[in-house]
Amino acid sequence: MGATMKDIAKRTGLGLATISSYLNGGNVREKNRIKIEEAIKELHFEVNEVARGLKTNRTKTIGIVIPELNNIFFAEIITEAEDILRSHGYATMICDCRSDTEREREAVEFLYHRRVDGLIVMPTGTSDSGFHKFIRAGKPIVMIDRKMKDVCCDCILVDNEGAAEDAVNRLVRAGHSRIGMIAGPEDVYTAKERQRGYEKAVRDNNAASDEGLVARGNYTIAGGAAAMRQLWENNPDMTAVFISNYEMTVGAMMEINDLGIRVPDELSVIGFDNVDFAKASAPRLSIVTQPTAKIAQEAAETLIIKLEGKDRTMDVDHQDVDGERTTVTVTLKTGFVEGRSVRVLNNKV
Amino acid sequence: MGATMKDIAKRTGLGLATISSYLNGGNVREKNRIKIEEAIKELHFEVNEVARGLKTNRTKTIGIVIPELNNIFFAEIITEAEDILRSHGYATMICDCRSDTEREREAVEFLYHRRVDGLIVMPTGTSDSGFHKFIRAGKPIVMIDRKMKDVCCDCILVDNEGAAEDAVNRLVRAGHSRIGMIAGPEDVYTAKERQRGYEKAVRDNNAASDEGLVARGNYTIAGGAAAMRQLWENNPDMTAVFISNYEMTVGAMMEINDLGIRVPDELSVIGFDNVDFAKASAPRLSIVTQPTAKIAQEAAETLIIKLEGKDRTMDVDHQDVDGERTTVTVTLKTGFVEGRSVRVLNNKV
DNA sequence: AGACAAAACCGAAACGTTTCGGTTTATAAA
DNA sequence: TTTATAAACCGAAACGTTTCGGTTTTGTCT
Repeated sequence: MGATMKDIAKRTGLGLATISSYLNGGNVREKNRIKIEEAIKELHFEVNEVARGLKTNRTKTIGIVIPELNNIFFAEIITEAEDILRSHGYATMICDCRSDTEREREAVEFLYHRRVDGLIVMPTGTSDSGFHKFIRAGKPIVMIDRKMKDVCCDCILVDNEGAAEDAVNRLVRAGHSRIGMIAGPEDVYTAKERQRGYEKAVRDNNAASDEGLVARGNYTIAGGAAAMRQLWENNPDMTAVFISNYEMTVGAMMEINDLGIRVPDELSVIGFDNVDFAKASAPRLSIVTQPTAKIAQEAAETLIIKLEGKDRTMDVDHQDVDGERTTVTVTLKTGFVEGRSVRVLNNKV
Repeated sequence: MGATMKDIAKRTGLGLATISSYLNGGNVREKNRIKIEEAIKELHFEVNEVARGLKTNRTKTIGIVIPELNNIFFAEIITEAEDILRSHGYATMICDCRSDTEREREAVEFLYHRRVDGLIVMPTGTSDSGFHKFIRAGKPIVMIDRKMKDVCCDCILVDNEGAAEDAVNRLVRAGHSRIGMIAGPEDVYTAKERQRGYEKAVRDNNAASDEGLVARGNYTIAGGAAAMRQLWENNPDMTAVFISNYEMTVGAMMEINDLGIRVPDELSVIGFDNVDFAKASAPRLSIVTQPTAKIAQEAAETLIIKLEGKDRTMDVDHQDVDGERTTVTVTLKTGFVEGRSVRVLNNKV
């Protein structure tokens, strides 16, 4: 069907190698360049990336493994990452593993078979899901939101603990001392970190540290709503609450409205993620924000540098010790968007 | 690095063709089967899908082009589609074109270069974004949410007009006659359909059909909030509102709370999509739901049948006229989840 | 014009599969 | 045991690129 390099070599009377050279940015005499370009246009030639991939052993494809695609936090990261990668000529294969460890393993295996050049992972499982295969093959991995000690790769983290701590500190500074938290699932890394941040802030400020002040949602809207209700019913003296992800924030806000709780008069609230929602909320919600675009950018670029840099190792002799993989861990700061959902109980601020 | 078929041929003393046969489910003598399997395990052989793709001219990869990844409706469809496709051995390349026609064109071009076997598209643009190339190459396309007359492909549609009409009819039956609508962007196909449904129902029921009763959001949270406020301020006698997508539903609900409007006492509301949100809402929202899983399933399976069926054309001689492409258009019914957000003003119901 | 270096060009071999015809081996019937 | 038939097996030639080593052309300086 489609024309091949051979066809345009024949058409132009030039050699195969010359066409290849032209296609890869090599030098070609002016008049030949014109001939080639004409032939390409006439025959509708398009380079076969599959054949190229076989020969060069690089598919220009990178795999992304995520826990949930229909979670706005992950979706935002992927949107951005895909954009950047594509602008560098990389295709993206996305695998949603539905927060299931076994599916994660399968996805990694699947992508390995497809010979992707590298991996961006937001790990669900706690153990190596076949990442070692990539490492062994010299294919770079970038992990987001979690570090695994036994996997040697770059990591893009967010200071979850600090973010939670900061949020609680703000509540304390505003004069609150009985502060509730809607926490995420126990087996999710970021959820644990955020809880740790809450606990640290509570401890450091000698605020109330009731068991009952922490309710566990499961990172879903319904979970957040249920947790909010539980918190409200069990803690009549609670004056503020920190909610540790977006979905639960939506749920909690719904429940707050349902219960007729006035924010911030009766209850101060700090939520998580999604500025759009916070702004559209009434009153405007104060929230912790994650730098999703920055995370994606950092991840994509780290990967690309590793990938393209490897070529340079062959051209110029590189200062790196051969085989030595130097990895980088970036921890990004979270942001805070001030709304009107926190009541100031004192005048310290 | 990795072992090839040649290696395991050598190791087992068998021929290349036999190994290939084994790998593709052909028959092999028992003792040879064992030898092969041992060799595969020992040498950690994994078939190179890229080479296979070159030879068979099928990449077992399908491209998905969507307007926005961080839109829960699209995200749900993709999650499901990716799942099904992967379970059939197909990888998925996703391109988010950010509702931009030009980017859509680029994405289609990009995927064509990557030699994907087929395409699932939720078109943004109104014109052919390079789909004809796929058609000409005999590669199937499935379109979601929109039909394009000049592109010959399968379509999975949702009865948007009927959904909107039904929603408004419900409001009418409950005794409402001044019914507002928060509509989507004028240049989005589904938005127009939903508006048409609203208008039809209004007309058929002799309900009020003020210009001012239709406010245009732009399918975003903030847009929905603004539209809600506008509607409320301009229509003091409006008793019900129909909101035509999820993001705007969230926005409108926020604004409703902000304005202190009591639902359903002062205003009846019917929203769109996302059952989770509707359930977590207070009061529980009545919403139109779209069968996202079904859409995805229909799209993925239609594509797979086209893809695998093509093989059969070569094996068995098929009844289809050669080159004749028979396409199918499926229109799926929407659902409705009853909440407590519609007030009954009469006793007809 | 002749000599020389640099730039441009070339064909063939490889990448790891599938597939085509043809050959060997096993199985069953005579 | 022979013979017929089917099932397994085999090597070589593709698929469309890149790359290697070597050859030709071009341009520059005497």
